[in-house]
Amino acid sequence: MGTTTSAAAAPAADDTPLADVLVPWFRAHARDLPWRRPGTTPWGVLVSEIMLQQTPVARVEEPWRAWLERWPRPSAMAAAPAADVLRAWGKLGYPRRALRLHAAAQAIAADHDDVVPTDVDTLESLPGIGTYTARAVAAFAHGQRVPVVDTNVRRVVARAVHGRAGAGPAASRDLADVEALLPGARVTSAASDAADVTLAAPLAAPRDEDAATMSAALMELGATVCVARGPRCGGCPVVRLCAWQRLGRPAWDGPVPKAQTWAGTDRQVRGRLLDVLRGAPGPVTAEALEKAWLTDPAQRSRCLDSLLVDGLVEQLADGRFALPGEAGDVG
DNA sequence: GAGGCGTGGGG
DNA sequence: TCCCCAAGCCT
Repeated sequence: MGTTTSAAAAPAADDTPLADVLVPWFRAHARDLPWRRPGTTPWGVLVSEIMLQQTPVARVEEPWRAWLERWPRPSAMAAAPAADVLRAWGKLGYPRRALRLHAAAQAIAADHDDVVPTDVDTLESLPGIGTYTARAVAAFAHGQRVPVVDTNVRRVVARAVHGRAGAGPAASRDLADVEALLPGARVTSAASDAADVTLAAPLAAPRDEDAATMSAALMELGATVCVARGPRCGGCPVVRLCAWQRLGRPAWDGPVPKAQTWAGTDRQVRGRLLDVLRGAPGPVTAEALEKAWLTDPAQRSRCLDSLLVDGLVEQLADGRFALPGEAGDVG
């Protein structure tokens, strides 16, 4: 855990902290997303973060509104059958997220008085909430000063700070990188021995909220300006501070990630099978599912098994298949 | 740590 | 049409 003064860091053309530019830029240019509006509950923030995992913003907005209207509190969703949850999830993709959100809602209702936890570690212990989502909720819902690192933030930091064309694989170092960019670095209770931290602390510490805004700003910049393909550097508020820019925008030299496959994969088959279940008013026969994938019966069978294992599908005593909880407790 | 897991929009 | 994704998580 050395305090490496990165040799790769290019000399700064401007000493202005990124946050001093990015936070005002965000306040002026942030997209008006529903979960960012005043009055959004921590539960609403949590639901949005789960939905946004690997799903574009544009497809999340309407389902999110409907979701919060139908289940305004964790306990409301917790009481719903999983089948209702999966249908409400619709075609957002990765339906296991819906199941995990369901389980998280039940845990929050049962163990946390129906209140979304504020503590990062507690949040991370909930189903479907990992490193990113736990910190996003802590920062955006509760205003805590914690680094929030997603793929956008890693790309922005890789370029602006490290001068690389893109972010490599996620690394444990990422959190510390972003922590260093947050306004208001403070002496923590555990840092009483670190004199350099004291020296680095500004006289007037910004509020924790400013740190959360900085994280949101980093994400926004990565999502709208510093995008993966074709970054709009001409419209970038921090182009003057960008190490990648300063180095002449060197090309990516690391390993090229393997393209994700799709056609004919188990994922496609699972999606097709689940779509049949979602679209049906109740349990369906094995024959109905067979028709959903005629190309390869063995693959269809394997995928149906995996859906059963994942708890996304149930088989009834009469042999039919249904979304979990759909047939009621008695069957 | 690599691989698996949905979906529909855009270049 | 085909290819590439888009605010991760879990095993």
